[in-house]
Amino acid sequence: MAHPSTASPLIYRVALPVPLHKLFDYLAPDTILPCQPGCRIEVPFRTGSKTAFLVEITRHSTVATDKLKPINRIIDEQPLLAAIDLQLLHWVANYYHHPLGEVISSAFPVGLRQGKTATLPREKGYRLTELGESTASGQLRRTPKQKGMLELFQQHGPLTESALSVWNSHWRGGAKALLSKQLLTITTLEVNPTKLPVAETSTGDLPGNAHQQAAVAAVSRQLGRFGVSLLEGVTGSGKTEVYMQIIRSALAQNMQVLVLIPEISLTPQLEQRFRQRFSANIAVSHSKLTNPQRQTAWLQMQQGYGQIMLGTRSALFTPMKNLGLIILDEEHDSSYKQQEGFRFSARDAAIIRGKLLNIPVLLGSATPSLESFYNAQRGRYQWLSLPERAGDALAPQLQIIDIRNKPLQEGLSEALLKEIDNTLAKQEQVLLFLNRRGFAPTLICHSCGWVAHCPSCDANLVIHAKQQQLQCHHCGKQQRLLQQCPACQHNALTALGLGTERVEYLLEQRYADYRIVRLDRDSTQRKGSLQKYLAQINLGQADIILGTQMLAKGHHFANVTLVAILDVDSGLFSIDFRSPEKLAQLIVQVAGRAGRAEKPGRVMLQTRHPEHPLLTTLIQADYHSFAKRSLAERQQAGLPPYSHQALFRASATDAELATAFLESIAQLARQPFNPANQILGPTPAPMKKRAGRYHHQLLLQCKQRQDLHKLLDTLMPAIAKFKIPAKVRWSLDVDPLDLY
DNA sequence: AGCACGCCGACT
DNA sequence: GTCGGCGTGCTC
Repeated sequence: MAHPSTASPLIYRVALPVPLHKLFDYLAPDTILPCQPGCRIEVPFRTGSKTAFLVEITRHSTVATDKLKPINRIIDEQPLLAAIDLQLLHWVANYYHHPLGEVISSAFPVGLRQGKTATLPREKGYRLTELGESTASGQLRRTPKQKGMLELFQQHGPLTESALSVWNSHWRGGAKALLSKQLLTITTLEVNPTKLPVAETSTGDLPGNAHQQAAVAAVSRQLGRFGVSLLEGVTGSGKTEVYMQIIRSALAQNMQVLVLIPEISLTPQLEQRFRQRFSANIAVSHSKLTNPQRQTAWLQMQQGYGQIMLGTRSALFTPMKNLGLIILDEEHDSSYKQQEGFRFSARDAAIIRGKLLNIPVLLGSATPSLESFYNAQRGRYQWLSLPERAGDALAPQLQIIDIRNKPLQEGLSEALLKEIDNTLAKQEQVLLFLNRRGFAPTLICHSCGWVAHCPSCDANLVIHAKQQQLQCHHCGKQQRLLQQCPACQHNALTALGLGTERVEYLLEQRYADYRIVRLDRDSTQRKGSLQKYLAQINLGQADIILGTQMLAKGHHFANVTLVAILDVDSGLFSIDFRSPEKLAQLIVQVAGRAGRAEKPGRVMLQTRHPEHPLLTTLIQADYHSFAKRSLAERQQAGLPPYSHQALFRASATDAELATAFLESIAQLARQPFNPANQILGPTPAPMKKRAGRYHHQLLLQCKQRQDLHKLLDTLMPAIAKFKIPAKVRWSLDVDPLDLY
């Protein structure tokens, strides 16, 4: 028996959506209410009130009791997050050093963050009349559709329109007939309050080849226990079919399934295939939906009515009653990493969710990331592969254009121009890649050497000729294009380097009779314009397509028979250690998306390093060999298979303060580690100015995961002792290999 | 992050 | 006189 009268007061420890790395204590109400961790409560905060998330109920607080405020009200009687969901969010907040309140808040749809009640919207539906209840279905044997529907209602009770659509897309005729016979009546219901049994697949599974069958069996066998599988399959090898058969196994065991994809543009086609295949309740979640739509999807999964959730990275944290399988398609895709604010990797967090729930996680890709490849290689992940279909003529040719000592016209070699001429003459399309938007990346003075720098950052300003502007691609700052050097006053400013606009100018002159489409962030700013251009291209209303990375994803160009990557070398020799891997992924992706079986596309690579081993491996063999070789080379050089890095960020109103803070961290980092030479960094990054604050960052790379841990263990207490001025704030990102 | 408080310059 | 600029500090 507890003694509430003598004990210290009951305290709710809550997480608030504020960027503070701490929890707040409030006095719990006197009444004994069934409020558990995972519930939302409304609390007074400073002058106003906020929606808080209860994470702990305790009797001890480090805050003086007289400073504690009582809560305003309890919003949820039943927790919306289960203990296991909170555990995942705790892990994520801790691992990515982001405030728990903001992490939890991001797991909720907007309405629920603001404290709205968590009820599914009501929807039009049908229920049986008294006559319908008592009518034997046998009386309708002449009209089997109506008979089936009557039986459905007699078995399951009232059903909403959307539930009926899941049951059978042609339900309306039957309902109309039953209404006129006064067996049914119209009513309003919560969305899908009835759980329909998952019907048999409407179209049966395709038999699949031996590799597909093996992959399906390998993951299906794992249902009910944790394990990560890497499904390596080139475009067209039938990955989706494998997913669907595994999903069917999971649904048959009454499990919910989470399917993550990197981009919204890939949802419709996958959703359509799922709907054709499964007579199940499929919830879709991504940022193009309205808030109420997302909330409905969220609640359906949370309450267990939804069976499959298809969504982008933000869907990962949707709580689920009975999640049994996570599939993450295109696992190498960088869109899985949230780069702003709450930085996290949905792929890594998905693996942790799988681990916590003890369920399998399936990663799929034609071009796996090197870290996943490495994990499969060392047996940590189950390696499943789907080789190309035998006799498939689609395998495109990769070809090198050696541009050493060759004259270039705005980055295009004579050999390539000739290829373009030939292709256009055959009325086929040409695709050119250059991963740099704008006219030229540098404005330099030919007279004194002055270079245009961003006044807020450290980065060079990029010339945008169409808008007659200089733009900073780092912080977005824009200014008018200068005509005269501000340093020496000479009219000798020159554009240095190459961007898509500059190539477009050349193409417009040389191919004046042809239709040229440039696709980059500048030309597709208006909503839907990318879709418009893509449609034009596929209708044959464009001859030359010139674009950046954004062309590589999702779309197939059947009449493109020549693809050229203009600047392969910047991919091979960039400071970013992921750059060669990204280049290889790009090449493989576009190669798989150009041309068609009888007219395969050719991919030309302009390079000054035709003998580069990574390039030759990719050309002579495939991405798999490329990945294997990349890892082997790192090993030979005594490097780890992958880098481990920590990113410190300071944000301050005073530029010097932010810099001084990061410099002292850099010094601290060097001290214990330099003798062993284990720190590869620190790498300074340019300073940005946003909203009156200076943002500065410092990257530390470690050769070994354990060194990163050691480093952080040393740094954290030291940083705490710094007594960082309130106006400097910092956060940390880790990008490790060993998640668990 | 917000939001209040406060301490200085340019307007009715 | 006081309106409002943003620099500073706090939130159970």
